[in-house]
Amino acid sequence: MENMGDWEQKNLLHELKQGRELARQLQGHLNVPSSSHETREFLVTKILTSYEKALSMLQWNSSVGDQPQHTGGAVFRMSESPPSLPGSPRGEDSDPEHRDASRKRKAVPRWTQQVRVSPGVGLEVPPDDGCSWRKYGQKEIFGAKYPRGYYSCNHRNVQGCLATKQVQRSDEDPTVFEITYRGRHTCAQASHINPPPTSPEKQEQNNKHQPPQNQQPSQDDQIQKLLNFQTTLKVKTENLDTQGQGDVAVTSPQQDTFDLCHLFQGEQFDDNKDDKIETSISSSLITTISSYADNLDPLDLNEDPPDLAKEAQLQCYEFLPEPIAGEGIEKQITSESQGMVFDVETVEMKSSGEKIGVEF
DNA sequence: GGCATTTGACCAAT
DNA sequence: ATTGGTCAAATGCC
Repeated sequence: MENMGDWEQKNLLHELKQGRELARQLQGHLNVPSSSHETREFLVTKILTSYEKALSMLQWNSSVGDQPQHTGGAVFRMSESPPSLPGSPRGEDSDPEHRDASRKRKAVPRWTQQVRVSPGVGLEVPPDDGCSWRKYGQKEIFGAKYPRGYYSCNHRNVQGCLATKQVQRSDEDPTVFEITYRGRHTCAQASHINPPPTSPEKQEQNNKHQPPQNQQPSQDDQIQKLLNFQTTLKVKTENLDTQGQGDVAVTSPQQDTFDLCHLFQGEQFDDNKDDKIETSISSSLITTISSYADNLDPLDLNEDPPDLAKEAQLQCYEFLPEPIAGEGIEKQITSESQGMVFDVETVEMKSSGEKIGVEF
């Protein structure tokens, strides 16, 4: 971001603020039952266009600059750990080949996901994420109620895949597993599993022994995902408005994502309620966009990006979508995956504790 | 017997 | 000095 010129900064800010303004307009329309579907659609399209431009600026800036870890500013770093940033290189990293790399902590890409499992079902077993892992350690963590499990890719020996993950149950909510992935899969299964965030590209340059895998999605891919979100995302529910709670599920063509299947188990659908949920999803999108624009001020553009993930987790935005009056929805951004602005968020129904995931 | 998991020890990072 | 990550021997299960 440091290499972004004033002109680009202003343009970026302009696009983001315009997106926020449009989002607010859309929010207003959502609270007016008589508002036409076309109007909402139009505003959504405008919002997406605005954010596509903003994303393009960020991506272009990072591609011409020499600090790709700042791609997307705070956004792409959301869940990554500061020690892995190349801004603070350690001596050993400058000469990795002359050290025993077996036990030192590696400067590998790292990101976190939170996965909730159904209470009472598989509580003792970390959720399956589609990859095959081998447990190689477990440790009591200071201050944590539950031990942390250490897993490495099953193909570590055969294919030299160095991907690892750590699984820790949340102290507050034992049904939630916090899974920290470290390193990318370089094995065969890498082709069909969820890739990590995009920002670690630079870090991989410091780990030349790891062949680059899972190239980050192209900008076109990301834009297409944004478009897909609005055009194909469908949420179904049951009894949401009559009983104040219900099972909620999301269906989306991006089913390769990690945890939707864990979040939605045993749903029942009612095709007649689509409009209501579409409205609530739009509302959450608006809130997300607004919060993003709020957080990205000129100061942020001149400094190291803040850890928006933590901030976002601390900030819960409440809203009451008109069609679901009385049903508070609390949303919380919990994870970043595909290098998008906010790739995955969950929306929790306050009354039932049910969480849904929304990817865009 | 082969494989996965457990667990204590070692060592890096802070 | 303390904490966290990994290794590898021990153990358990099929």
